[in-house]
Amino acid sequence: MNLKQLAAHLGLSPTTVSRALNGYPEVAEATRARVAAAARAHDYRPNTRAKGLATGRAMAIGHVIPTATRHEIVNPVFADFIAGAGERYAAAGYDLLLSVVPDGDEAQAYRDLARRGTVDGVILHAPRIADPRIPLLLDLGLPFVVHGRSSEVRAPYPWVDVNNLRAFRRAAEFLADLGHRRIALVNGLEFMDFAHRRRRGYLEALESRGLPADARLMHAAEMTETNGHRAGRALLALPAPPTAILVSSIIMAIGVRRAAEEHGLALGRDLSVITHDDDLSYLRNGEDEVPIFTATRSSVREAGRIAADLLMERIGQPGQPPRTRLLEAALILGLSTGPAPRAAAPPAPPAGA
Amino acid sequence: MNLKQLAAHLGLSPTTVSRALNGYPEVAEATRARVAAAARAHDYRPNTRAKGLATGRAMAIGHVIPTATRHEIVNPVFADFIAGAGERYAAAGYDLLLSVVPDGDEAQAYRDLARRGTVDGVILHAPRIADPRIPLLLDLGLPFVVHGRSSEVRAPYPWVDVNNLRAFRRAAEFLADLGHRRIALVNGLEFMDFAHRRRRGYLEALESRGLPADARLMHAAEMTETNGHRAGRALLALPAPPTAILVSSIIMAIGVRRAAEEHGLALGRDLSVITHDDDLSYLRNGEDEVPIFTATRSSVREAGRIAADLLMERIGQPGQPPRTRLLEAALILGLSTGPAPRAAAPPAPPAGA
DNA sequence: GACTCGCGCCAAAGCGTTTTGAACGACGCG
DNA sequence: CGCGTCGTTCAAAACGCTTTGGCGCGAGTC
Repeated sequence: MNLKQLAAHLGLSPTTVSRALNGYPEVAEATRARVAAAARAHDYRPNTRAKGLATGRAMAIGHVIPTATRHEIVNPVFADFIAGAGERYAAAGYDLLLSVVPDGDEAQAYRDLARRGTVDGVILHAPRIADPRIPLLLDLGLPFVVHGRSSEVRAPYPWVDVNNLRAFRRAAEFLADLGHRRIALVNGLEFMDFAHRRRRGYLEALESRGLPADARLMHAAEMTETNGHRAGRALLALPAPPTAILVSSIIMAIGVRRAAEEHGLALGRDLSVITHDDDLSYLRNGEDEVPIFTATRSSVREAGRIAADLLMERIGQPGQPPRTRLLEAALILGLSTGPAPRAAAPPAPPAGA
Repeated sequence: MNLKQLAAHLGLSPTTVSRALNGYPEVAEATRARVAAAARAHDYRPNTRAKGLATGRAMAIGHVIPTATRHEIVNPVFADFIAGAGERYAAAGYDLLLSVVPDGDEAQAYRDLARRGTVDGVILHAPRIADPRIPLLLDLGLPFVVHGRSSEVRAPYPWVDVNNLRAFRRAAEFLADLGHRRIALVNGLEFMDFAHRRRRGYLEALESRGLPADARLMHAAEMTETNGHRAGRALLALPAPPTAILVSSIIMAIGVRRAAEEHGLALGRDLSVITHDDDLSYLRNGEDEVPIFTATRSSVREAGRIAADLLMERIGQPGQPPRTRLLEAALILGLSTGPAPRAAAPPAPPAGA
């Protein structure tokens, strides 16, 4: 059942039916009611493509998610971010278009979405330092919002990000204040902007507490359980192992915990761990109990909601100066941190290791 | 740059340009080359909506993913499944449309997609026993493929599923053969079809090995780490705790492991655990080492690829009898299983507990 | 040399909407 | 009573593409 048929059925012109359904004022209330009833009875919905062609709007938002072909990793936070964003899209009548592309083909994917007019805007995921996709999107004139930020990009652009630097600085300082002197960092890949900022926060904290930065205490890898385990194992096998570890994701932290257990270390007593916690729905850290991990927490689902709102606003009013939104992560206390152990302190060399 | 402009620029009619780009034979090779070059030079891509309107095909596949509003859970396997499917869509020129809807509004979402003509077909996720969405989709005439199956649905429909029953039966029998007499099940919610089948497999195994079914050894809940931990803790607190646990997801298994550690039990020695393993990219179980968990493994990403292929084939040739595909899970040996411990055997009552 | 045929191209219709511009009564006002 | 106004409706154009149904022209055939 299309508009013309519905109109014919009602003995009206397509124009009137269209206006009646779209809430235009110049249609009599009686007619509008009659049209609405008929539309409901026939379960009529305007054809997306025809409507889009006529209005020039796709009523769809694109998300391009890269799947690194080599490692085949799909970032688990996408699911929750997209759930948050999708919620808002649905409420506003937007569809969500997902483009799964191999790493590297992303520029092409954005160009394609823009030129084909498939979407009205996109969310840019997982920005890197000096991410070339940002100038590309600015150039294409396709409205977008970045989930995260990209250091070294000069032009202003809209983004939603967690204050990663401050979160990790606070976490590391907290550990230092508990007496930890050897604090390790198990980070995501550091060409990713968030990881870069977290490292800076970590380093700033070390400096502010007068602790030396030790390259052997810093690991960076894709944020899988396996990599968390590897890093944890390597750290604990050091001659002077850390007494505290700062971890970039809860999935990595689970790997670190596994390594600790293999070494017979109890979290919170023998080894302190603070992890970043994206508040993933299937991996809650302390739902109605004390959190297992002390963590810097920031809901990625909420970030999705905010990014979606920002983008739809931007689509509605282009030309406005780009808005940004910096979210603060909460530092929540769990069972995985405690004062630095005294007993196990290694024979302290006079001038620090 | 649209088709008309490109045609004008070339001094050709839109018809010829369209045919040249779409590979129709009735255009001279020289012309075709000239058109292709101009299209490339101007980075021309046909407008999706216009093309769709003209052809009657959306060139898009829908995935409706429910977000249970109460628990706000997003199943983590979606990400990997969609990565697999999306890969195939991209190769075939299809877009992927994601509908995030609150649990319960799904029927409406499907009806909407069908009526608006937004997609050419859909993948049905997370089917339940006697899932009403299947008759609905059959009724709507919208091509679809189910990821999983739905017991008690009579009509034939296309699906891709893992042989959950056999996988769990094999796993439970394997545990029994290791001497375990008290084998627990930590399952997903059992109105979900896959969980229902896994339970049946588990029960069949118990029966085949002459073991009693004990309701206290069976848990079912949403597959989160927290719920895995809860179930594990409850099981291990029993007067006659199980010596082996069969778990429905690796995330739950991580929770079970945490409970075991709290009880001072070593996996593979004091307690055996077998988990189902969807081979998630960020949660690999034994990438290049011996797997941590003994597991029934089946790649959900591969399932996504297969489902996508099946659906696109179905869209291309409707009316064909529905094809189905049953995948077998591998039983892979890891470090979490071993013979039933003898020492800790409880004082055996004469006639079995 | 007329006729057929096929190659290469084109004009125009059509896809299902929205939107522009106008028509048509009815009504109020001078 | 004539004119402008308002409220309601409509016909037709437009969106950017595909596709139908020719059309012209040169080559081949008799």
